[in-house]
Amino acid sequence: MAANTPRKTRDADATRARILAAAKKEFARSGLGGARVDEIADRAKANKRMIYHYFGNKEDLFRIILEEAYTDIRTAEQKLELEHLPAREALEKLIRFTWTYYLKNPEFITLVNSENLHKARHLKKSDKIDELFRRFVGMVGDLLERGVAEGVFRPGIDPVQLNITIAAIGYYYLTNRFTGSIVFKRDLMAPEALEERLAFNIETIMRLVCVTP
Amino acid sequence: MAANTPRKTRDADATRARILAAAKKEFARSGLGGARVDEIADRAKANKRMIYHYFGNKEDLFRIILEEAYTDIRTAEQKLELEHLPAREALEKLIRFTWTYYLKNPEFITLVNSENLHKARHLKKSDKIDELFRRFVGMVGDLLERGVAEGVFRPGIDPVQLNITIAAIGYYYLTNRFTGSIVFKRDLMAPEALEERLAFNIETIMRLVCVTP
DNA sequence: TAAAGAAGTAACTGTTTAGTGCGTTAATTG
DNA sequence: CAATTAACGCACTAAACAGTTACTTCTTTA
Repeated sequence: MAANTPRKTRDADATRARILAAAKKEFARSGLGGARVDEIADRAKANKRMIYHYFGNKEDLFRIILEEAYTDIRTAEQKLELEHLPAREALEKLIRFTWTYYLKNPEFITLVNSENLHKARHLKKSDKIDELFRRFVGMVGDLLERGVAEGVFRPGIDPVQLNITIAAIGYYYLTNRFTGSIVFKRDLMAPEALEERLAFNIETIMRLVCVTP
Repeated sequence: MAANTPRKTRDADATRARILAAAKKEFARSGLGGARVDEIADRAKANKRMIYHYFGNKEDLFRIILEEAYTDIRTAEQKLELEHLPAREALEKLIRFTWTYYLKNPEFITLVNSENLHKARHLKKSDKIDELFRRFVGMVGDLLERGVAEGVFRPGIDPVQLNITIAAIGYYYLTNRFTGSIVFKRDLMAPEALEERLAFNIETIMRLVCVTP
């Protein structure tokens, strides 16, 4: 079993990164309460002691994972550069992005769910989050204003309510995909079903925001 | 401490009921993984042994609680008698009901979240659920058809997609109220905020479904 | 190259947890 | 009212769990 990868015998950064990746998976899979530190150590191929050495304890580790998750989605959003598109196109791009992000990053949803089960007590301790979201709400607010100026959006729409709604119609569908597939007797995760839902969501938001549908 | 209530020393039904109520609270508060059987016994003022006697084990207890929760919301929905109202009024009534039910029964949301974290493995075992949801989807389907006949609704709307959307815009707001209140820097649970959200949700659905907003 | 410090490990501790064995007490019925 | 049945409770177990102690091994640098 001679490894051809020249893996270092000791590499703090790599070990930290492996622990973070493993913890994200485990927290997403089982929630904060159900996640097992031993399991994280195994997945990360690290000794459990290292987790406590680098991250203090289980709760702190969860907080760091959560901060990373929020930073990741908001960073990706910034890269959309919606300000360079006509308002309607920009809005549709945002809806598509939100949906696709949730779809490709199901851990994000589970982590947020878990944090809300715990009444956001980890997020309260975080100071990185403020700036992140100020910019995000600003972005959607600017987009709405621009749309009104272009004559394509209705005036008076609250950017926070719109944000919540765009997130909701994707997030709910995906987070409840298991019970949903049973009670509605269709595979909500089939490719055609996913396409259909995205189209429905775009229609929902466009009818809500635009002056002429 | 002479009790004036003539409480029976032995009452199987009452004990069962206390256990179910306590379990619902505990599962809602901490999820399936975080819930503690000892805690349920304490809250129910019952001996832990009774839980295993009446319900088998923790997972079976969870399944029963979940079935009860779904039965409760679907039963309440049937009582709305939407078929006796003009389509637009009926739709608005359904939106208001959904919102108010989630608001008054936050355990429902947490239980469903927990079940989805576990990939709906308890619901899969349940046979009570089928009939419950067939009637529900039928109800909304009939409502949509009637609205089209009345000339107030657009044709071709999928009742399942509409159902999901009505649920989503209320459910997401409420399940994520803790993180939401932090990142948006407003108290999402303030009475004015709740009213505002309900109004926004009604507008969202009406614009989606109606021919003339 | 020696010393210091950082990376890594195995085995352990004290506690919590779901689940039980077995006895006791109250209600029911022949 | 005796005997059976059902409700209830104490005290335990075996496993799982977060977190730690005490140690070894590798890397860096004065």
